[in-house]
Amino acid sequence: MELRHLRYFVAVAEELNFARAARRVHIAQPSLTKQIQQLEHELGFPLLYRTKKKVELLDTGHAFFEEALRLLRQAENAIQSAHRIHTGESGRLVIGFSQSAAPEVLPRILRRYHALYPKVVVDLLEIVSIQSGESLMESAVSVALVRSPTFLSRELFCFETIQRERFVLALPDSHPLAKQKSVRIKTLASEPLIVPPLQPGWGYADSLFQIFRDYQIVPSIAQEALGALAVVTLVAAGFGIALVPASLGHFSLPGVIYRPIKGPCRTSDLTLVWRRDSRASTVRAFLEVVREEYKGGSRS
Amino acid sequence: MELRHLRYFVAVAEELNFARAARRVHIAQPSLTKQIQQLEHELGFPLLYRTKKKVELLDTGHAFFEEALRLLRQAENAIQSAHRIHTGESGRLVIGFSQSAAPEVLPRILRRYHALYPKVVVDLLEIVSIQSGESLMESAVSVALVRSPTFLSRELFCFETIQRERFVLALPDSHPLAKQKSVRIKTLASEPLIVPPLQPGWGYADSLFQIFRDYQIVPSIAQEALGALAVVTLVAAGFGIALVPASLGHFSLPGVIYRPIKGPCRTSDLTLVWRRDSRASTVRAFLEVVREEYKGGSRS
DNA sequence: GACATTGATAGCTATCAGCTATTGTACCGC
DNA sequence: GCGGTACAATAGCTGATAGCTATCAATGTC
Repeated sequence: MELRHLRYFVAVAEELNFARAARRVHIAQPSLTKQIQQLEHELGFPLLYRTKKKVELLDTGHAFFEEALRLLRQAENAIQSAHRIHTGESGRLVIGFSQSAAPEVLPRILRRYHALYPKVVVDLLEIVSIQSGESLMESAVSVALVRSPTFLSRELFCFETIQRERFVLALPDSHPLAKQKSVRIKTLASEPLIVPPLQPGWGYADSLFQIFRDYQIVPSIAQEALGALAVVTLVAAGFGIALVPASLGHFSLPGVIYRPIKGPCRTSDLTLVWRRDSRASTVRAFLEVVREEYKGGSRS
Repeated sequence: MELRHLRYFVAVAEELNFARAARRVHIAQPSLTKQIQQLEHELGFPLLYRTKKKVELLDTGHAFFEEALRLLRQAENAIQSAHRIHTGESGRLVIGFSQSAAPEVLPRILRRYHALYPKVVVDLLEIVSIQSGESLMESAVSVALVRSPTFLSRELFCFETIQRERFVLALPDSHPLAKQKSVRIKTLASEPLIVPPLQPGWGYADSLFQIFRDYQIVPSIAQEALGALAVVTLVAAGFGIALVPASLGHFSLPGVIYRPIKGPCRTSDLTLVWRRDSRASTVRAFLEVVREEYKGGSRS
């Protein structure tokens, strides 16, 4: 049995007339007759009751007709749904991200993406460390938004910087430096700093420690905090001050103010990462969206 | 696209190896390659990612694989369910009946039928008059159990008597005749009788009035009652006595006793009726069941 | 009774599903 | 590096069959 038989049978069942049905499916009447006979023969029981002059459906025919219709609709459906996945219109997209991308960048991109591809199920997965990041990136995560992911192999992954961000100083509003409009890096040498855990090649801490090296400062670390949010929270609690990517300034915690850096300073780069072998259309479509939103990122 | 393509694709998707998949669907590997290419070409997008050495499913392939499996299962299903209907195993059966068949015959038959064909939905439809009976028999009802349905055309319907039943006398236990073990018809000449509405060629009243004609008695009709149940109920209420088919004796109402008829007397025949053009397998199966239950009915 | 309309049959043809043989790559063991 | 093996794709052939035209046989219709 082939879909052809179902298509033909549906036509006959609806027209109850071989000649008209044949015209409808664009074949000659005898061909149709033969195909229906063949179908009935294969099933082993008749579907139609024919007299000269008229055709009617048997009980079996009625039942089979309903089923055939459903089947044909579903076949159409199968093609359509696969097609939507091909165009990236629907499917599943798992986005890995580090907290520092969460407040500003992610919502912006997701809003745009969801508007274009409302049928894609988006899962967000926070990446907190190199250890988890490495394994996640190799399996679960289809695309990630992270900072300085240099620990990832350039063989397996593609990278695209989408935003170069200046650092800003987060400090309690009661702090003496809060009076200055902008602050020099050198000034920070003696200040108690709050930093995320230092893991070379991962997160904005990577850029942070390069800055201190550039200025030949040995920072005095007051506290390590897991995640960008925790860093800012500790600043609010008065444990010290912190250098964070500018976009984190969107977290306006009470008692915390942000000050720009005076003088030259490395940026923290937000990077889009995806597996080089990824052929998922949702990923392709997501990349397009991000590029559109952040025109002029640099690929590598 | 044909079911063939789906069958082949499922094999490839499960084996992830053309040669093995080809063996599984009993064709040569190049044929399979060609069919899959053809499928992808028709869809307009690829389903598989092939390297020399290995094959894997794309996102589209995953989705299409699921759909294809469902489709194939459903195709199988469609055949099976039509087949069940063909064998009479499932489907719908509308049984028309007159009340006098209800107490004894119907339950017996239905019990047996339902045991054999549990998947058939049985609808019971009471037929109360010639007017409704005629229209119902021509459309809604697939088979009927009635008495003396001589109003129905012998052109359109088939008849089969399944049970010849003697009449019995239903009378209040306080009635003088209740003292006799059996009663002569002649005795009834002066008694107030309760009868169903007399419609020639319909129901046991038809036989009833032939009996009176045979004995040349003009009965004194106390009351007409719609339906056999109502007749017996009126007897219990003391409105008179009634001649009813023996099987109605199964209604043992308080205050009503049944007495056999002494002497020769016509029977009331329970008749199975179905449309001559009926090709429904549920009907065929039902007829078989009835014949098995009441061996030796006479066909016409 | 001529004519139109129905589905089935007969016989031809062209398409294409499936075949065998072969090619072109990748990977493996030595 | 070099035969050996495993894989998918290609080339070219063949047979089955989907679909064709012409026709038949039966049944209405005017």
